[in-house]
Amino acid sequence: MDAEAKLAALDAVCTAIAHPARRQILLTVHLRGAMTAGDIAGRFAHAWPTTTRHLTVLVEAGLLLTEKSGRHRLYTVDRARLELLKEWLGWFDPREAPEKA
Amino acid sequence: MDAEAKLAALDAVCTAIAHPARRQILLTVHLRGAMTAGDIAGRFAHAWPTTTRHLTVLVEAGLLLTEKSGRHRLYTVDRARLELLKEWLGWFDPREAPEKA
DNA sequence: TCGATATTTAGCGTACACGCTAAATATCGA
DNA sequence: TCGATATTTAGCGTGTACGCTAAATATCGA
Repeated sequence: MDAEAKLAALDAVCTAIAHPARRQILLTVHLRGAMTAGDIAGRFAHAWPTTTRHLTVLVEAGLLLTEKSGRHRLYTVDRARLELLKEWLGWFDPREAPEKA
Repeated sequence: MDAEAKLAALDAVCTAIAHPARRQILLTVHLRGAMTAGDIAGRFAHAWPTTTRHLTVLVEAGLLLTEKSGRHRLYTVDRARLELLKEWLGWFDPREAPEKA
């Protein structure tokens, strides 16, 4: 991933976690392992289509991986993508810079 | 800071860093030490008032500290506030949870 | 095949983020 | 005091994020 792609990816990640519902979804899916879209939607106050859209944003940011399994769709968290954010935060650590972010 | 305040603070931080210009401002101010509003505005493509508004968002999120000094206004980064984000990210680390986030 | 289940797509309204320019405010130097 | 400098506030237009309901799509079980 070149620098430009990395920047774009970071931007997508930051946008994705900017919404409280999406942060909650991400954390819930992470803690419970894998969840179907229905499980996720059922746990949140929003209407299903609203949650679907949040899921789409998370997938497009690469934070959620999706796997279709029959009538269900399984979502899992891709922690690697969160590393981009950690790396960015690394720039603010005292006398220490991330490898090549 | 109780849990509710912490959540609100995290939300403000996430919203603040969701915009590329604000991420850039934050990093620039951090790397250069303290900067005046004019220095910051002069370095970015946006019109002054636009940058002023971004600065306001960052200050309200607690990410920037401001100190008025005569005609100038000095901005510095409050790294402590970024810890909120690190703490949240900590929830995604394998078999390890942040102290009490 | 047919109805039920799981999920998305379509489409709409509202609120707000973010860009701008113009005008206002505050402080300093002469 | 007065003009110059530094910064914000006011106000406007546009685009888009996000909530909703209704309808469409896809897959399974009987």
